[in-house]
Amino acid sequence: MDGMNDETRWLDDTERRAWLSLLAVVLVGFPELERTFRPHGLVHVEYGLLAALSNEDEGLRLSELAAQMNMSQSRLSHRMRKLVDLGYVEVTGDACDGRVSIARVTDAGRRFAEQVSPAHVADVRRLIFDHLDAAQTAALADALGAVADRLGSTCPGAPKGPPVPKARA
Amino acid sequence: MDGMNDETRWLDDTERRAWLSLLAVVLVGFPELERTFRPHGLVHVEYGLLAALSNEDEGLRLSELAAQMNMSQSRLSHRMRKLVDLGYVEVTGDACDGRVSIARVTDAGRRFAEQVSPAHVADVRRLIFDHLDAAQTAALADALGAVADRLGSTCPGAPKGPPVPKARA
DNA sequence: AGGTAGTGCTTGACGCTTCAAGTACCAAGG
DNA sequence: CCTTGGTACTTGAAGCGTCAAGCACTACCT
Repeated sequence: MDGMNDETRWLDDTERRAWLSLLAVVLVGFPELERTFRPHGLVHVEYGLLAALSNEDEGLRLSELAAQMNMSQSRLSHRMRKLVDLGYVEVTGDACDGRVSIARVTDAGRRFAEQVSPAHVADVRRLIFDHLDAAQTAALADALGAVADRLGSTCPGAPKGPPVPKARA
Repeated sequence: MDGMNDETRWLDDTERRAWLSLLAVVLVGFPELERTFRPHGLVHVEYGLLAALSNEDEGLRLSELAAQMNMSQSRLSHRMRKLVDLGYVEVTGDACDGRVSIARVTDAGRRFAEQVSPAHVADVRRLIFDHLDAAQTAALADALGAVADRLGSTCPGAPKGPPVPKARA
């Protein structure tokens, strides 16, 4: 059982440092981001939805929204129910195709997103960019961008556009 | 409401690309990592616990384990209950201090961790490092390491040690 | 001793994500 | 028409993480 595959290429020191640091940033940093939204009764991904919809005055098909946000449709559906109940978004059926629904942000939703975005950007800076100089930031964008671009198989609707074109922060 | 604070420093293009890419990697990549463990009835963080304990033949205080893994004690407690029920770890009270508990990995737990670790490393490579050259990997380790080191206030028990000294992958 | 504070860990409730089904609708072929 | 298949979305159950309390034990103070 031990010798089933000795050809495994373990991580070298640099890779291990990168991986463990990523885990640490995610495990510690992301929960901290949530703390900014919790007092308002929302979670980070819901803010992301409001921000994405704020850039789409025509509204957005739910499936397209899910693709943009890298969410499953099920997950999106659960979050949308809450955002609709809160009055932050409206969903209307499409006239042409009875299956599709179009989501639009309401004024209240747009107002909310604009209200909390400064605090959110400040959090992201405090968490990440305050600790990096310009060269490190550029290198981080380069490396993570390369990785993110290769995940692309999750975005079937937009094979040629930039991977994550919208969103304020 | 809009002019409450116009001094907000928004993210520039590079920072936004870094941030959105990080979100994409986490939102898409991490759930994919989980899929390797799910068939075995475990989640990634539980594998991490087994890996961490596998390096500590003397056993480890639960609070120290929690600090090493960047987990809350509550979260650790919930995961440990499951790992104990599965027979992968044992927890014994400490003789000197009746409050502390010492966790040790069992033979079954060690065997399990060794059995799945090749697949896990392969996942991490497929997700991250296969898309990066040596320079990008080094830059990623440098940038994320800088960020992770600054989160340190979460590790009160080890102010001078390396931030994440152990763990196989 | 006895009381008070503090540490180490556990528990229960609640919200979120996932997975597997399920509903509603469109589109082709008989 | 009406079935078959596929698309867009929703629902319910199960598991995980978080928060706020709670329990057990230790340490200090008088």
